[in-house]
Amino acid sequence: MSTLSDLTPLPRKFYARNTVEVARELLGCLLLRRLPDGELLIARITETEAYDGPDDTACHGSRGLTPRTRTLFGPPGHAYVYLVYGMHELFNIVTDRAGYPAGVLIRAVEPIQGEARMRMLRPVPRRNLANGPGKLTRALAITREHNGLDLTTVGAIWISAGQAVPPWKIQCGPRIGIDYADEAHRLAPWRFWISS
DNA sequence: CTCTCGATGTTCT
DNA sequence: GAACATCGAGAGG
Repeated sequence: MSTLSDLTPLPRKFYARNTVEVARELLGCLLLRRLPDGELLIARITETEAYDGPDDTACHGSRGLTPRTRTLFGPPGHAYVYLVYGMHELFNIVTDRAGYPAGVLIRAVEPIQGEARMRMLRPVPRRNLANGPGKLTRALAITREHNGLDLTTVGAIWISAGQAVPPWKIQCGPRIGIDYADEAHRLAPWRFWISS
């Protein structure tokens, strides 16, 4: 049958473990977005990055609990959305356990359903529609209003399992845009993507 | 294709 | 006041 047959949210248990593991397994999963007018947008996750706790100098949580990072310190399975560079909203999923700041940044998705609407929200050619962390939030109308949202229940945003990705199609490498981090964390291969 | 650079506003020092 | 988990335009190859 259709790959869209099961749109059930992934359970909290899925997120409540090591964030690197979760980042890898989120590849191929579906990101679902129910717009205020009822339209359902569906996108397949194709690139992720793991941020792992207080000792990871690339992780926002490494500088302590602040108003911005409050949700990152909270229980897993919630959305952590924040603004960077004064104009881009970035969508993350909180992982591991409460009190331990860890999460997965969703860096790229590809449209599965509702592409026409996505291209109204972000009018560019398909190949550039959602292939970046600031692009996909625009195409899916995800904003800081969604910060803290529980992703394990059906609502404005949730994640479902999608179709498994063969291990040989999964690549990994250093994370992007974290030159400020210590060398070990700059080089850690915690970025994952599906090879095309 | 590559590289460089400016935009923009929130957060933390 | 500096830095920032980015993007797109413009110049050059």
